[in-house]
Amino acid sequence: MTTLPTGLRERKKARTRAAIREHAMRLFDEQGYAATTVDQIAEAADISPSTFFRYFPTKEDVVLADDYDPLVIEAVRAQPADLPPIEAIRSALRDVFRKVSPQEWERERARQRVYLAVPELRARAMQQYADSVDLVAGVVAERAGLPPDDFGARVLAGAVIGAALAALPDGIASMLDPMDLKRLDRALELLGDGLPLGPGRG
Amino acid sequence: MTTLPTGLRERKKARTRAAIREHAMRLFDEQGYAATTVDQIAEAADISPSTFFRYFPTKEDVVLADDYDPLVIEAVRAQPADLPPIEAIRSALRDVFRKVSPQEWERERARQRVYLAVPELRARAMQQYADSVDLVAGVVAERAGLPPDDFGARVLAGAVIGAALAALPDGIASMLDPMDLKRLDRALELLGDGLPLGPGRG
DNA sequence: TTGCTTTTGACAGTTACTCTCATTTCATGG
DNA sequence: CCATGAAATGAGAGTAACTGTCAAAAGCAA
Repeated sequence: MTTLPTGLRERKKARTRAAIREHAMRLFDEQGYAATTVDQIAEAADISPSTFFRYFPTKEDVVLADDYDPLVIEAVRAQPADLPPIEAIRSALRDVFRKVSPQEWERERARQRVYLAVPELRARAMQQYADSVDLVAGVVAERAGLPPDDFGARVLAGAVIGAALAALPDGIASMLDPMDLKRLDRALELLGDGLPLGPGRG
Repeated sequence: MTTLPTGLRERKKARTRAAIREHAMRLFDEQGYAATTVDQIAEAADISPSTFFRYFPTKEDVVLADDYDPLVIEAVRAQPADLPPIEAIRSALRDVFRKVSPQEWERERARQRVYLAVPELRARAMQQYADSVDLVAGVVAERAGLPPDDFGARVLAGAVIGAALAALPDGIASMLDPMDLKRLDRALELLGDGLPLGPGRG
């Protein structure tokens, strides 16, 4: 029988992981991403370089920690069942946004700064968005009583993520900016209305 | 005065570039992407490793050569002006697809094989798709007589690319497969119809 | 304490990529 | 055809992100 993970060991691991992330982000902010070596991070976090790679498979992974997808999915599930899918997603996004603490908010801003400057990170983030299409498609299908791999649900999810990315020039990560949240909301409204063009429509 | 680039030098450069790409793709196919070193490619193409990096900034860039975006944009421009934007894109995609030679077709298939296997490459390809949103948004705005940075056009473009990516599990690169072209077409049809869910609609 | 497992550190090795500098190769005006 | 300048190449040294191995140390159970 394996015992539940609740000992001193687990606590230490969590603390080490957090320390690595904190020091890394600080150094990235101070010196830039490329100029910061893994050795420097390891030294700042008081671990050996080997240990760094045991916690994060690559240097990039320190920055990539998308904790928000599950929250959004949960929020979509919580929306009234009769709401059309795109409206449900809009409403869910607003709900999640309201729940973010100023503290988390600032940490996200820091991540954004790094993202914006480093093309490789943007590329990997993009890949994550593509992966999140599956999540959105799943919950959309679930609400509509369709099989989880329904083609129409996938296309809808893809359109939602695509519209969102296009509306936020800096990627969905920038969603936490209230102004960008407004643009995102407007983009989904357009999508729900069949993507009309031009200034018309009071 | 600078002279037009048409001498022996340019021809040689083009040939070297092509040679690198050819040998690289062959080696990737034979041994896998990660197992193929830049030194091996250089040796196969009969150049020095230094020269490799003068032609391609990174090893990834050898695989990433998206020559199709401009073709699609041109084809969209050639569509009748009264076609609604999504219909114009659908029609343009069909036109471009018809023009691809079996030879190019096979080369694309080879690229796909490498893509599928290598996550880093998928990530970078994704980034290219994001970049191509700008292109699509531009031509859509142009056809509608809107400013090139029109928000609605951007959202529409994002939704189109997003829907396309979601419809083709292997990315837009797999578009050259006729079956996938059909799925892509169906996805855009759904998008044009306002993203309805369920089997309804004869 | 005595064993067992997990985590860690030290170290060596590979490879992508950068920089510098001397040499060669092409272009051109006389 | 030759001299001069510009561009392309090759050689080599250096950096840094990873990988793998192995022995020491730290938490865990009896």
